[in-house]
Amino acid sequence: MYTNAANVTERQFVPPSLAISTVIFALRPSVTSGRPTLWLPLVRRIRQPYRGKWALPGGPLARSESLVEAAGRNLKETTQLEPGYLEQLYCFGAVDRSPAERVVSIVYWALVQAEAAAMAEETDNVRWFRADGLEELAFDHNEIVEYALWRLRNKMEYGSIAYHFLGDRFTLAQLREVYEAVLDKRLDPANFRRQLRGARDIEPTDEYLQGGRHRPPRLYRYRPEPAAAAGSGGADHQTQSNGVKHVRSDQH
Amino acid sequence: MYTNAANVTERQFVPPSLAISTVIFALRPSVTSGRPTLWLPLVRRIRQPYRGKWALPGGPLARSESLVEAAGRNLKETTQLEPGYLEQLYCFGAVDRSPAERVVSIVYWALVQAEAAAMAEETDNVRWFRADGLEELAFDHNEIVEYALWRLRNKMEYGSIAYHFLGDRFTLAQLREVYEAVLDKRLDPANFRRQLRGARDIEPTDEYLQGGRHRPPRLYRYRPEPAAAAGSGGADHQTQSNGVKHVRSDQH
DNA sequence: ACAAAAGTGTTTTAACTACACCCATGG
DNA sequence: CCATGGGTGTAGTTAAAACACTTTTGT
Repeated sequence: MYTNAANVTERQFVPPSLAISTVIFALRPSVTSGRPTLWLPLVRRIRQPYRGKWALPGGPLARSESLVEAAGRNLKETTQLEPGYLEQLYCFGAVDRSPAERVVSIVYWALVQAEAAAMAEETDNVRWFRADGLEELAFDHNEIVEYALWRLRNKMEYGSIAYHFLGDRFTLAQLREVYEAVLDKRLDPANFRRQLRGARDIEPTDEYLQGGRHRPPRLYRYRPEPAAAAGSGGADHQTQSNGVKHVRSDQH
Repeated sequence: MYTNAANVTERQFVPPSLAISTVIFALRPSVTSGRPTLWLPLVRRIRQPYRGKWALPGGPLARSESLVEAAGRNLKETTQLEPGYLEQLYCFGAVDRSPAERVVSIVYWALVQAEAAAMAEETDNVRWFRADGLEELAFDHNEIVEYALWRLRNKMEYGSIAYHFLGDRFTLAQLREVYEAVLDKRLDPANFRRQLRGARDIEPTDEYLQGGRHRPPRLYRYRPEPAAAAGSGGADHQTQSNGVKHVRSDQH
């Protein structure tokens, strides 16, 4: 297994260090069009390497916490928000992704509600950026964000995650705006409505959103869970999402 | 960030150790029906904890190798095979998944060809098991194998990975048997053929498989790549598969 | 010639798309 | 009453499922 004794010694005394980082997505109105767009918070590095550069929120793994708890802590320390949707993204471990020291990063991605994210005040070292067209970040974090964006769009197309950008009550137009913002394409309102009828994880309420300029739209809510048969496969693995595991309704 | 100094000290001196494990799938004929079924190799633990139990092949991460290289090494040391399809599965880091010491395991999953896997001789400490109905394994490895199975079936339904169970030339019936073995359901040969016509990553050759009992079926091959436009998104992340990245044709 | 698998065609069904149309509300 | 977004109906297209059918080989 080991080819020479020197390497064994080297490995035993200099193990790769482990870090947890989190890509946090929220929808905020675009400064230009006012339509919702994807944003994420970054933190400024205050020490070398990449001092002064923006980076994903992250830190070491506490001995007594699980990986997802560490990611939730990243989320809370950066945005003061409780984890809503939180899932493991990928583990990055290229040898040269950090200068000098070998660092293996386990990266999570999270979705938070727009209003809640708006309350999170920015400091000098924490700022929100539009997810597209990011400047050059520290380490391989540009690559990580790109991959998180791909996963988000991918999951949005057949998953049930769009709700986590919204509150517990929402109109279909709001939900459609979420899809349009993430997938970056317009959707037919009529067909969108029908598709969600079949989705089965959305439920109409008797309430209507008042105060709009036109006919008040009906409010919907995310159905807690259709009480799937216990032991039925198909659930995502270790996805913390308000304690509910999501089951794909259809995967082609 | 840290709540008390004692924890800081504890963490700094006892960091979680890092391990790479690999779930290796191959198709072998069932001893009863003769039809292909899913198998995977396990290694017997020769030290505590879980001494004598079967476990996934794995080991420490060498300082100079990437994560996928370490997984490829697992594969080669266990089966004497070169990595064909090899992809990161998940990172497992529950605090109590290993007694005494905290271990974070980055798990990969691999597919190897049936014939090649058949050549890999079994030793006293390496044996192949049917993937379904495994006995109790060391650590949380039963859970890991279950998750790997779920990912395999999931990916089989819309991905292009079935080929990696076969050689470079194969008949449609062989490919259909792969699908049937993994998904555990029968497929219509006629419709199966048409679906793969649209898949676009399969290519008929001018060769036919001789020596069968009936009409010789045409041989097909996996198309290296339809020369996708550079920079087009949608590829899987860091999937080593004969150097080819796979693009989902459709994800619902 | 016959069995059995290779391969093709056809009908049915379901889902998505596009778009015309009606409804309800604020101004 | 009119502009606007909420919400429904409907025809056209596409893809998959089910299954009858023809073709080609070894025995």
